[in-house]
Amino acid sequence: MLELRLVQGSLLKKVLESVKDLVNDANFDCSATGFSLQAMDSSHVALVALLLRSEGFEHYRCDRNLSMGMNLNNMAKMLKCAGNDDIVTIKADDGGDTVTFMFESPTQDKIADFEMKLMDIDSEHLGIPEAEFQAIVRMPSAEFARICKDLSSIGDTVVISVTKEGVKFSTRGDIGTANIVCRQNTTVDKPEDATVIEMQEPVSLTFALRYMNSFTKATPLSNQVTISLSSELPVVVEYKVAEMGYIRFYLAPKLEEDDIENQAEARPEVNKKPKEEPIVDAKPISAIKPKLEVKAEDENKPQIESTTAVGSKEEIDLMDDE
Amino acid sequence: MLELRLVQGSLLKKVLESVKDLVNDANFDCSATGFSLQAMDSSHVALVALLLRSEGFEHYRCDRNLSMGMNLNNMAKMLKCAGNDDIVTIKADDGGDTVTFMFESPTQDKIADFEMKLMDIDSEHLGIPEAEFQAIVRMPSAEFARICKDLSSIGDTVVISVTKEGVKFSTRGDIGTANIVCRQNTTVDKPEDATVIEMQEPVSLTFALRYMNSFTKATPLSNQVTISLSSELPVVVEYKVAEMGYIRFYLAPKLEEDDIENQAEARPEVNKKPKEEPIVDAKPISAIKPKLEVKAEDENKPQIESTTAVGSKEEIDLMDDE
DNA sequence: ACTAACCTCC
DNA sequence: GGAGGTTAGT
Repeated sequence: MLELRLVQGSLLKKVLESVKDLVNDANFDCSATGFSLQAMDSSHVALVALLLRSEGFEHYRCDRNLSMGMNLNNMAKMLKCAGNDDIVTIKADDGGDTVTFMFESPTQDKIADFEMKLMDIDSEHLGIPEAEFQAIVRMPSAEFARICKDLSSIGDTVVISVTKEGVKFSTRGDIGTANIVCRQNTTVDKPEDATVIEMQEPVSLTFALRYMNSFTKATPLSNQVTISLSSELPVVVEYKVAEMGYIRFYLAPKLEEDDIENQAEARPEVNKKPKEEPIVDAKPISAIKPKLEVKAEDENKPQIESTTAVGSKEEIDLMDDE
Repeated sequence: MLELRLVQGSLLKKVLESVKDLVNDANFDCSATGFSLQAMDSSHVALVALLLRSEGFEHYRCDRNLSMGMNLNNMAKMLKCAGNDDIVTIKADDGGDTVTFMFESPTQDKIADFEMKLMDIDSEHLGIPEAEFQAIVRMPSAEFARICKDLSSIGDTVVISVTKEGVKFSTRGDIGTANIVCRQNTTVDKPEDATVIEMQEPVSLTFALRYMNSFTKATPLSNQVTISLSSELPVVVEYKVAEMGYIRFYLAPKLEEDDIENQAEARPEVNKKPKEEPIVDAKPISAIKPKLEVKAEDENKPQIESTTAVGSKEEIDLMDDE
């Protein structure tokens, strides 16, 4: 038996709006820790990790760990039927093959329930490294979204370069080039307008703007976004979900042209563009995971027991960090 | 060396949004007088003339007159990347084949630079007559836009008739007819709501709504629009650009059906529609230009020295009038 | 040619 | 705040 009551139902609506374009089907994992999801995008290039901690729910009952496969588009359709002020309750029976979403209007005048069939989904639970980053940029999420949108009208990829002075977003396309520099700025009226750069070492990485623009669909969730960068590692674009957790997007950097040229393969084309780097194929996240084993605090936390895929020790990292 | 700093960058954004649908490629002419553009639309039926006077810029440096050929769509794409409050600087080197747009956020936290390749464009600089008009209508630009949009759902052409009582916009289509009369009205709370009619002589002219609707893309630039009419002359639809100049659209009237019937050519078709009157082909503006030579005040103003086309005396009229 | 985002009107 | 239209992008 599962029953999760979320007073701020709009959070779940926003979460789904931000994920449904990237991922078609995914398993929601439910344990005493919280309600979480981890999935690769359909082209296996990007990865999404969501965590909504149990403490964020008004009522959280999860008798037995459950992994519920859902079509996110359909789930989003149902959640769209909830008012923004509605209280949302997610219900499922342990044995059942359906999930029920209940929407209560704030005045209790309207109560709706939507039942959705669950699906069997092969979960590709990956261990996600809790890495040290060379640079972490925190900036207003709307500004980041605007930059990604603007640059994608000029080019397909963005080079994100962090130095002490600030973070630079650059692109190049047929019609010209573009560079946008954001300086660190902590002396702002509202803290959500701050741009903070924590840099251990300068770093410069290239990413596909198409995915960045998908990630920024999560902008309504938080005023701030955190971009964590390290050479060779996937970038982490994180939006906090108020009082509850986070949604994180991972994207492997494209190889710089230099790197491609250094590769042994004979490639006859000249002026070849940097190629997409699928996270799983070229640089599986598990392969670049630092030698970080289960932390002590994990011991007394329940593990995910997936109904469709058995979780390994590694998989727990996703839920227990932070 | 060219460096034009425009504090209200949104003006340039709006200017490009209003021109890019009409004209694909055009030369921007830069002289001590200001930053200007004159171009025919792609089908050579309408003409756009833009002037942003140097005094309107916070900083205006133009060592040598320059004519810069730009793809207006690409330029618009780049300007879209500027925030509405951004300060826009246009930079170009005298010999160079690129132009750079710099956008500074009001707080200086974000600085963007966009570089764009220039093009070689055959400029068809036409002399534009400084005509006397039989009627000049000044009215709220939004109202004019609304009328053109509404009428174009009924018919393809609009007959604009000015009498002492007011201005009438009429159309006729398969589904019926429409007449919209706006009376002169100067007793309004806000001056921008006024409708003012200066009429020497009643006039009635027919225009293609398709172009009128293109012109009204400039509506965001000004609360008021001025429509200047004379028989046989192209209409001038003018929007002032605050503190800086204007954007003017010229469109030759269609021949009335009567006129067509009076023409010698044997045309077998019955119910023939009024034909498009290209400004250059049927009624070249130079041909209908009143015998108005260069005015005295022109003498001490610098002339445009185009790098791709040498300007004639006539061409200067565009920039020096008003 | 279709879809999605934006903007305006109701 | 919702709906519809328009426009831009795929």
